[in-house]
Amino acid sequence: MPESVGSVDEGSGRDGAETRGIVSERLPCAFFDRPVLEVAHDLLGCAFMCDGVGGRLVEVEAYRADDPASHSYRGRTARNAVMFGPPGRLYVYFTMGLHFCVNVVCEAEGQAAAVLLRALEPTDGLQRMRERRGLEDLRRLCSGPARLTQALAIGRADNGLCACGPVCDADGPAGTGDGAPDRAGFFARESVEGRDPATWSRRAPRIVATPRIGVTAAPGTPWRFVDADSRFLSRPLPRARRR
DNA sequence: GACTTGATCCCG
DNA sequence: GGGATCAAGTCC
Repeated sequence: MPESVGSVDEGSGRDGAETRGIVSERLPCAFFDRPVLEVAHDLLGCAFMCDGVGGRLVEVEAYRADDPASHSYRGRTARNAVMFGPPGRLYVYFTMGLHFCVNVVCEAEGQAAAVLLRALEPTDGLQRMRERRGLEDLRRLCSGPARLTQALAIGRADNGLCACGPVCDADGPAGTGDGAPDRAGFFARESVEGRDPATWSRRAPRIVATPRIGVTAAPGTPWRFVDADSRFLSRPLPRARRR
């Protein structure tokens, strides 16, 4: 048991202070308005939070419009329209008949690039995640793109929402304007006020690039980025890549 | 290897 | 318009 997580506040009672601290740390839209490979790289180690539940990103993949594996490769459709919108919005898609996956749109509007969030190290709202996943095992809570969305309760309604800070009024199609703006997921630097240091890996990630998982169109393109030392990856690194 | 549903493709 | 295909996954 190298990492203690037993003392974590399970998400109740401290939402006020925690939310204020995190909001001030939200990554701005400009963070995502850069080449998608850079953004993917830089997102590792950042927090991704949704309604007080989330953790530290340890695995992401980059997708570009000139990339046969990207949903945007064959042009704009109703499904992928959000990818063609401004950077910093969440692109949520439904796949395999039962799962949702979440991306954040990158680069200038119209470029249709995005970063898929594949795994995070759970740090906040552990009890809610366990209930949603029907699972105790911390390690399998968010270690996979569809596991992550289930744990954070991300679905169709989140598609198109702005994840930028400071809190953005320009919500996407699902934004009603009268809902709770913090319901949308958002990103933050790792130094978040009020975070329990016992559950947060403050070290800088050791980033390794590998081929993306499950893509058939562009096998071999090394646009999956992981924190090589994380125990929370969707798949362990090949032996040769570990050190 | 099965599961399960919706978007997209291809034919007509 | 309609049927076939297959998908950036997860679980047993």
